[in-house]
Amino acid sequence: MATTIKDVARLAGVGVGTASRVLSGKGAVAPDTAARVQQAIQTLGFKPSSIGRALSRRSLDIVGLYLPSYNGLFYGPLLQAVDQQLRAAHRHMVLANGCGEQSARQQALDGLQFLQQRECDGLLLLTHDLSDADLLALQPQLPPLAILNRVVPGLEAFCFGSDHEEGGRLAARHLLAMGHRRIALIGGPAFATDNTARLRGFHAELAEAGVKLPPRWVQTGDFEAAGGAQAAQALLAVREARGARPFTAVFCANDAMALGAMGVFHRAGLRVPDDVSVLGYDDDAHAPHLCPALSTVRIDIGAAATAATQDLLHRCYGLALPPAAHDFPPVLVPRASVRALGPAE
Amino acid sequence: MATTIKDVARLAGVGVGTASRVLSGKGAVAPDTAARVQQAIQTLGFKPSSIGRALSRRSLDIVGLYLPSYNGLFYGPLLQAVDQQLRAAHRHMVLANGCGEQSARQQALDGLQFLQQRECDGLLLLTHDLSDADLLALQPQLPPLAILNRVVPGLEAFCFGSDHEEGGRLAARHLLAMGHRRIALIGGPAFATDNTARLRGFHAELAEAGVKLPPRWVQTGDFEAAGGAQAAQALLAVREARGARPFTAVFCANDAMALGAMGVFHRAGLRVPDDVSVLGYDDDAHAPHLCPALSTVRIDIGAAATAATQDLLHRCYGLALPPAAHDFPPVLVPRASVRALGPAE
DNA sequence: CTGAAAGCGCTAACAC
DNA sequence: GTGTTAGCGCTTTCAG
Repeated sequence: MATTIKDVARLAGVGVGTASRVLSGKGAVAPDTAARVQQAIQTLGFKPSSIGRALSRRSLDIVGLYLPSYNGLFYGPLLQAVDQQLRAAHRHMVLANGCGEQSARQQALDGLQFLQQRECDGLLLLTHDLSDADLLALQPQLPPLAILNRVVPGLEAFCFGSDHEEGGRLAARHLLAMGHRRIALIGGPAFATDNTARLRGFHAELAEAGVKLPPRWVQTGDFEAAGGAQAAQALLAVREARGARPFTAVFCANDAMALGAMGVFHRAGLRVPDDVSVLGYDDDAHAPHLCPALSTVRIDIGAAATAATQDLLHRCYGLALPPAAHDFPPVLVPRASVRALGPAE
Repeated sequence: MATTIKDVARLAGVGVGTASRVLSGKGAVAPDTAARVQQAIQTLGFKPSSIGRALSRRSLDIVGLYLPSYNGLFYGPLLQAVDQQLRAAHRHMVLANGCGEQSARQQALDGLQFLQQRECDGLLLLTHDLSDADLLALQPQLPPLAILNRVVPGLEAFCFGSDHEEGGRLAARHLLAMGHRRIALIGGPAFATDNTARLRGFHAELAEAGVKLPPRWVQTGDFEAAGGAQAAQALLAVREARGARPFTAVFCANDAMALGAMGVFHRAGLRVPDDVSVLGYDDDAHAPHLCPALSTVRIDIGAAATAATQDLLHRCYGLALPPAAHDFPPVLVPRASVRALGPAE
């Protein structure tokens, strides 16, 4: 049996209350009494049990983080930010992701429930497999919530992320500004609200400029390199099948898919950006290092995660943190993968 | 106040003991009594408190995972594997990584201590900032441990990963087989034992073939794309500064650095593999999609993590899992970034 | 098969 | 300032 606070109290010749007081540092204790207790703690090698503490304080000081997956470069900065904030506040992160055989929605529900069973004081949630209605229904029975990378109507106060519609517009504007009119698109999963917002903005901006994407130039990927490659393959097929003038640029709904697409273009003998321009989204850690360096729209998910975590810390524990921003505007990062078209092209 | 097992017992008209028995499913309970209790649970919406349970069973059913960082594509499959195994066993993962201002070693120590305070039943540990001696000293005072991606002498039974020395040999053999003799190297951090093992094997195999790397062709990176790019830049400088025949290949100690290196080669006008061959290590998710597709040495970190987790589950909870393998041999994956040299080259 | 009761390790309220 | 005590929600004896 591990040593308990009772052992400490006994050895120090004080009551458990006093021992507890010196442990937590609150409540006045006479200096030499405190010293005796510290001494006892030392010699016994006593470590307070977080379970015992949790039971009487009714909090484990942990917050849950739900992520749909761990694939790609997107989640690294997010985990980093959350971990850092939590550690600084002496809180811990327990993690769950979607797994199992059922539908994505069911997985997300299961993951949340799993986290909830763990007595998390708060929940950080990044998912697109739950509808706005799901979230609205769930929220009252969940601990304090922070939602990342999407805006749920009615839950705006708990949402942290970027305006992806604006991000999509930025992308379109850049392509337009570089002279592109015949544009292909590799979108992300249809259910992902950040993706749909992105595409909505992209299409809207294009439409305002009088540009429309023919359906055969629109493909859907899975936000991963392999999916991007597959979509690019499909694009290549229609590009070659037709006599019509081919697209000059493709917008990919994230950088991983752009990387995959650039790979297949390369292997098909198409040069980027000479033959096709490629525009990505996210500005992940690899983007500046690709061949060519990837033009993209930067999303600062780390900053959003930091803000979300701080806000959650504030709501869960009353920690006095500076009020957090909710919106982290996307910014266009032009690099080498989108080229300016000549007037004749 | 949330509803407790007492409420359930009262409503069902039974004792708390009985209610507890139907909750846990062990201990015989008359069918109709059980039904009454279930009924009460339903109507009350009762969720057992994991803290209460933890206190009396002295286990929170969580295992800790320490990671040095979340950067890159390496940790995704690992997190995925651990999460999946744990969830299947109804256990949870609490996560910590190195953070703070102090030395990497201190960060790792802090992270471990943080995890330990959380009453983890077991610890999964991936770090190169702690020496073998550190680990040997720590192990007795830590909960059951599984060490990933390195072999600590004396702790072999708890280590899961790949033989990186063999991986390094594989890399060298491939380059040699493709006719390369003038070879450059971008190594990982000197303190990373997996890196040093890799380089040891690489150098040994080369030496056996009578090939030596001139020091100016050896650079050190940080396992990230940016570091690889920087190292490649340095390589380029010496390559161009000398009249001597340049290296024909460079081995990068991981794929992220290979990606960074390929980027700078590309921008310097060097074609891969026509002008320089590049060989990576890890076989991360992006490797097959790079331009050109990256030849590399595959490390199945996911499999190692799965084995480590299962073994830990077994040791912590006596769960009867199939005995886990400890060694996951690296395999060479030739793709397009290393070309065969002609006899004259 | 079931109820009562004794903890598990800690905090907090309350006397002294 | 300090000791005592009463829980926190659950599991687990131990009688019955």
